[in-house]
Amino acid sequence: MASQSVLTPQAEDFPRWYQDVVAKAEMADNGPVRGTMVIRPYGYAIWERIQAEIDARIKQAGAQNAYFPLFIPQSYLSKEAEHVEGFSPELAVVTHAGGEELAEPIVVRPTSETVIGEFMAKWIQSYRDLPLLLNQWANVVRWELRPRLFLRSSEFLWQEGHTAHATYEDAAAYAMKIHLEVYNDFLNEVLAVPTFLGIKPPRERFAGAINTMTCEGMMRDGKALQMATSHELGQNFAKAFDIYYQSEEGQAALCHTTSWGSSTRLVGGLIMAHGDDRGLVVPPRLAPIQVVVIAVRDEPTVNEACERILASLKSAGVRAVLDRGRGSFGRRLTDWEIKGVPLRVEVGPRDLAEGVVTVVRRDSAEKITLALEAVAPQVPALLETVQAELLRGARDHRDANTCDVPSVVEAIDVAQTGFARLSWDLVGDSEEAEMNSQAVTIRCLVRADGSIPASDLEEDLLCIVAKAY
RNA sequence: CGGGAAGUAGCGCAGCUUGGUUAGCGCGCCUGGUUUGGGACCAGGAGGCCGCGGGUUCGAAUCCCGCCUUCCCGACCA
Repeated sequence: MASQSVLTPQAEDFPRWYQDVVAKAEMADNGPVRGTMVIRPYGYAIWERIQAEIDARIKQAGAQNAYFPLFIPQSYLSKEAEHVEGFSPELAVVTHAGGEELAEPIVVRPTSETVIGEFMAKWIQSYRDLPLLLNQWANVVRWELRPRLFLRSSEFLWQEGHTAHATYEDAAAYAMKIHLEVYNDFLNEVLAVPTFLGIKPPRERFAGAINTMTCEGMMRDGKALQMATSHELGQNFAKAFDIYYQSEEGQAALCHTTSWGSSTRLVGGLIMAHGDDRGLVVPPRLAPIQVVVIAVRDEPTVNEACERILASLKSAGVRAVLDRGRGSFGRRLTDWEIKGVPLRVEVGPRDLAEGVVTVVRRDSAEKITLALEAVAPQVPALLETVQAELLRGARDHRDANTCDVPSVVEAIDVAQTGFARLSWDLVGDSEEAEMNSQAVTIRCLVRADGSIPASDLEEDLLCIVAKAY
């Protein structure tokens, strides 16, 4: 009856562990076409929680949701030179439809700057129409050569925001606002993943952008994951799509646009940032199921007690479910652990005889005995404690594996297991090539005080380098 | 897309080297019973175009060729 591990241990083979978690926690399956993903109900429930939290923050920032078509005329992509060059290798193109070859091929959207630009041009007439703040939740297609569930799939789900502003300053400020108040706030407060915020070096910029900001998180194996990005597009798309407005003075002027996105990749980030050898660990504020009430045995008195506890938790605003005592106890515990449910409340005859239950934390395995009446009043605070400790744990892990180094050679060494931070001045083309040959990449540029640079031309910048997903 | 490994029941695998009746095992699943405080046990049962296509052969899971898919390592990306 000794429990043997049901997952490949992280230390033995991290990628294998990841796949085991995705499969055993019933999050996703591979689709029939290479690179496609079937998101199962539990994985989708997590995504819906991510969506809800991000969507609320986007609306708080003033943007409105809309929907643009999946199909984009190929000619649109070509209007912005860097954009088409950046995306053409990964485009899926429809050449036949309605039983005939199409006169103009149709691209399946890899992102929607172009179509949205076209309509922004139509909708924006006056400075009074600015800023125009749009967002859409959609699927996009980028043909991937090496797919991985949630992290890199040929079709994925995301939100893409697109805005148009009268001035460069407004646009830059809004992109920054989204980056801090939507993405970084969500990542820290909900996903419990501390980030490095910075800008991408010129080579890594979004195709067509003048500046790209990123949120880089550290996974438990020390590798980096880009968890969200915001782009200043300058007037590149405004020029390509004629997005003009008439100013107060009656002059025609070009808009400045931004775009920003976060995707189902965040689910992969969640798995790798908090998971352990027992499976997923979901932060309480994110968890679709925060508490599982487990009946040790399937008998009337136990079940009645469970029902009462469940009802009291729900009325306290806790997302809770009931696991009736069918099947072996140990097996059920293991299943809930793999799914990463933050707290479980174990209810059995021995507990009930004493008027108590046993509450167990997923993150620390700590067991707490609570009086029956104390469960609903105390669980919300306990969930917040777990949330805070997950963030603290992730921050400790990140800090312990982030090192300031004086040279590229040492940066490559440090990047085998974590992040290295060094002067950006030390990294020329040949140094970057040397790092890249070891799979180490520049994740972002930051100021010495950790804030986000306005441009890569600022002096005394630092760069954070790491292996990345 | 390049280099490597692998596809046999839902999952994990054996069988292939040296072709030969009905293709096995563990877990899971179904039925019945006993169980239930950390992956329970007994008995019975269901489930396979052996990845796909072609070739060699009297005969192919097994040998040969092509393709597809998955995993690992690179280049590309959210």
